[in-house]
Amino acid sequence: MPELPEVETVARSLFPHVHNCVFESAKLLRPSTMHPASLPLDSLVGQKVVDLRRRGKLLLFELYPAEEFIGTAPDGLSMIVHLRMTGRILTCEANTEIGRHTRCVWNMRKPDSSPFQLFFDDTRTFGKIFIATEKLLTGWNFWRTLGPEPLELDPENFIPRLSGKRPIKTSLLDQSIIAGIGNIYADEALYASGIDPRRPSSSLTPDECGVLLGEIKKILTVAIANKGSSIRDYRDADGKAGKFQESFAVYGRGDKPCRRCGTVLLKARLGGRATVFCPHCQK
DNA sequence: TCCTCCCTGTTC
DNA sequence: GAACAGGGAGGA
Repeated sequence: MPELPEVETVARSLFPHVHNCVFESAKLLRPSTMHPASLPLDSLVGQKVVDLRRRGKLLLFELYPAEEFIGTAPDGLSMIVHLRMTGRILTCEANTEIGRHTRCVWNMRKPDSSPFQLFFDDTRTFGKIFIATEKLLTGWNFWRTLGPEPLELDPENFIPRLSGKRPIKTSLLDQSIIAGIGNIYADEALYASGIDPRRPSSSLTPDECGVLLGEIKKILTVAIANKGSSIRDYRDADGKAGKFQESFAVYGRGDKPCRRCGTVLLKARLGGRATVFCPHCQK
């Protein structure tokens, strides 16, 4: 399930395929894939991809009208894609047959005029596409309240964000506190920090907050270097799996022995999510 | 602030 | 054939 490192990997691997390419047409196979506030899919026609980046777990295509559309097509559009659990963006040859889980197909033209397609495949249909003007984006509550990027965050700004009484694990999953962390990296970072995921966020000392932020950065950085974790469906834009999942210390290892001390790892449910931790190493 | 729902494939 | 996976919206 794509979290920050996986989305970063998708953005990096996809960008060379779409940079300066123009949307010619699009086909929506499942209407609920569009975010309710999105502009219609057709508004992409004539838009060129000038940049592709990640913000939290969101993929952000920055668009500008292609030369022949300047003055007629809107300026300042972006397309945000949230892959959620099972979303994938695949580059395909023109006229590729749609698959069972294809939700959207974009027909594109490269700078040399050759055609190709982008497929948005999403088995569990939780993924969303949001085509937005600047104004629509700022009106989107999730975007407006999205927390800071963990890799750009410093302890002085992290500590006050953990003032709530909720379990620390729940706070890490809250995208308005810190952006891009999901269930896997929350559990792994808490294990690496030796912090019990059930502890109230506000009970962490400033030192512990600093350790936690350091471990979050370390784990995300290593995961990005490993091109993410491939659990079940996740692949990058070239269809390649990541390999960070081979390094998991706790995620998916409930009832197994802790790699550090041998204690049986406990399972709990926090914020509605499966949580695994070591009762001996995490205090 | 917590719970339920959305959705489908995989595993038990 | 039920349990489970889970991010975020929306309601209690």
